[in-house]
Amino acid sequence: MKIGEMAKKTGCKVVTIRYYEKEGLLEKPGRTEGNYRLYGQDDQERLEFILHCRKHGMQLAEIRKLLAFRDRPQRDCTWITELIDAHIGNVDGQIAALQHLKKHLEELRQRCAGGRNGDNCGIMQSLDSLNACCASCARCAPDAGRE
Amino acid sequence: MKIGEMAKKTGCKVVTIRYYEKEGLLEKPGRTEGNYRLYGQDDQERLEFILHCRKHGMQLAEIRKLLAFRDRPQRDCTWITELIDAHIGNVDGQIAALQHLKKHLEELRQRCAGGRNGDNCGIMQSLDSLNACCASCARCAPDAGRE
DNA sequence: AGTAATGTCTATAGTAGCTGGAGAATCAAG
DNA sequence: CTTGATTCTCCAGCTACTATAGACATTACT
Repeated sequence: MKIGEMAKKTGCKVVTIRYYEKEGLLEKPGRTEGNYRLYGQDDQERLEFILHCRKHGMQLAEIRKLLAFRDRPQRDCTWITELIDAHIGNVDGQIAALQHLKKHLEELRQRCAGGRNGDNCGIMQSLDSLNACCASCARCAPDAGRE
Repeated sequence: MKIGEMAKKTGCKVVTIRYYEKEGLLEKPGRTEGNYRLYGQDDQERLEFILHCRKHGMQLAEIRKLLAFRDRPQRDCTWITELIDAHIGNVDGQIAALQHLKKHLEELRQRCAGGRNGDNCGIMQSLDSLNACCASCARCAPDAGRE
């Protein structure tokens, strides 16, 4: 199949397929007489593997490792478990950071009930001083005592 | 003060300060005879405003708008509330996506109890087929029926 | 057979928000 | 006077793509 067909089958954009090839995640495929890329079932499966990993938020570097393993599986695959665990920890951290951020944003939001004048907009004042919000928050301002 | 001192006071890296200047968020400061940047209290406060906004996950483009307003406050600041609201919605979406991702990762993690052989590593198999995990999940594979 | 529309090719540059390095100049301390 | 720290400018790189331009190939329709 040509690149467009594989793109349609996998839901991946044509440019992204070419990008993955350039990055060495996909092998250089054969070509038609007219220099069009020609893919087979294997290529499609490899691409789907990549897309599944991406769906799980993995980085291309991680996927590269997994692909190498996939190409030549070895006895020990505990590192994969570790990789996934590290990845989960990563995601956990991101969630925590975002939830914390949301709390601050909601506090900030409270400071403006809407329709205020610009001169004494509570939001702007908060962003200026940050004292009501972050100064007292160890996570945001571990060095708050200095200010 | 010179750039290094302001960096230390604000916890912002020197290169980042120069970057903000290049991006027009900070004004071009005066210079010493030896061409070193010289900052005052105003500059520090402006930088802190920027850093506070960044801490709230705002993009530089948004901060640019807020800075323009800060420079010349107008009657109506309802758009700021809207901006914050949109921002909160954004953060909410990110959290939801990450929590969903985490669920999948944990399912994936279950497939390998550790110490398995590479040939039949459950994680790799899942990433290959994705059938146990995502195919049945409307959020991940809205087109799952096609496969 | 001609033509128009679509698909594909390569190459390059841009996105966000910085980070890092090279090589030169300046400055403070001993 | 020398050493080391700081600063300067400029340019390249990071992630994972996306967008654009200009040319060639293929397909569909008349």
